[in-house]
Amino acid sequence: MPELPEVETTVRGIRPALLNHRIVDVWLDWPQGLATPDPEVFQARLKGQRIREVTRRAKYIIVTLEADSLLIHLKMTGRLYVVPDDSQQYADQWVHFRFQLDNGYQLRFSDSRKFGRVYLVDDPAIVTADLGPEPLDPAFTLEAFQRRLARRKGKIKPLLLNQSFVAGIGNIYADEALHLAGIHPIRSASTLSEDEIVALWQGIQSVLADGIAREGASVNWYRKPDGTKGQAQNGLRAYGQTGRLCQTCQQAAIEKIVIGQRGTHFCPNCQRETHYGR
DNA sequence: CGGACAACCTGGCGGC
DNA sequence: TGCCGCCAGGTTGTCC
Repeated sequence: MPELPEVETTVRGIRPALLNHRIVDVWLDWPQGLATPDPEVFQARLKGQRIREVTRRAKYIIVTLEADSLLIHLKMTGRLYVVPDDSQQYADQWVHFRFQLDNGYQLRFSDSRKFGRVYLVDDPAIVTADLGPEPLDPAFTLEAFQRRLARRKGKIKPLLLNQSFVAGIGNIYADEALHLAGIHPIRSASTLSEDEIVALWQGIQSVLADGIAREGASVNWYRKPDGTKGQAQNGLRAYGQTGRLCQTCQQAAIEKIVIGQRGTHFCPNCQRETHYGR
């Protein structure tokens, strides 16, 4: 479930310990998690490189080195920890990568389901080329959102999960954004009114910003780099709230359906299937 | 382009 | 208590 807010929180958490330090050693026991290059090349190229910057693009963590970029995608159950190199804390059996730094700290990548992926490339665009706009970037204007939406005919929920449409939204924040905007997740993108598009554009930015402010949603697996939970799960109004009274209208219980093979939560009163305009 | 579905994995949980 | 089988969801790839 790491989505944009969880990945952003992770970046902020690991950045201070990493910045301007060198990677002096690399250990891994899950070569399949390494998308590119081969482990031997990976280790050889990483050793000695100084970390210039730690940033995020969509759900990718980008560690910019002197000559290369290290990209990490947490997928479903990935966690990054920064701990003293001899720490037994957060040395669980799911740690598959360890990056030893020159300051006595270790960056550990733990991933119980092994869906996560690590890339070492000379240009991060090799990995991020097909991603859509960053929803919290100033360039993500209402006009830009309207323009992208205009060409789409599919259901709005799967569209929000499409990373080439808008980058960084996952199942939790898609449900939250649609709930905030009062839009039924099964609605076709082409039927949204002007007002609904504005509400959705604002809703996306609002739920993501709130998620970051609360340091991510630890619905189950997600943890911050210090091992503690985020708090965004406490502010969710739709995701995981099945059967609970809607906090927005206090008129109906949140329902769960499946759209595009994804569990989808919504309020049948706030989010009407035949709610065109308002 | 869109929709359906399988694949990648394994912990957690409901049901019996 | 123990076992079985399903569910969870980010992303890619395949097929229609």
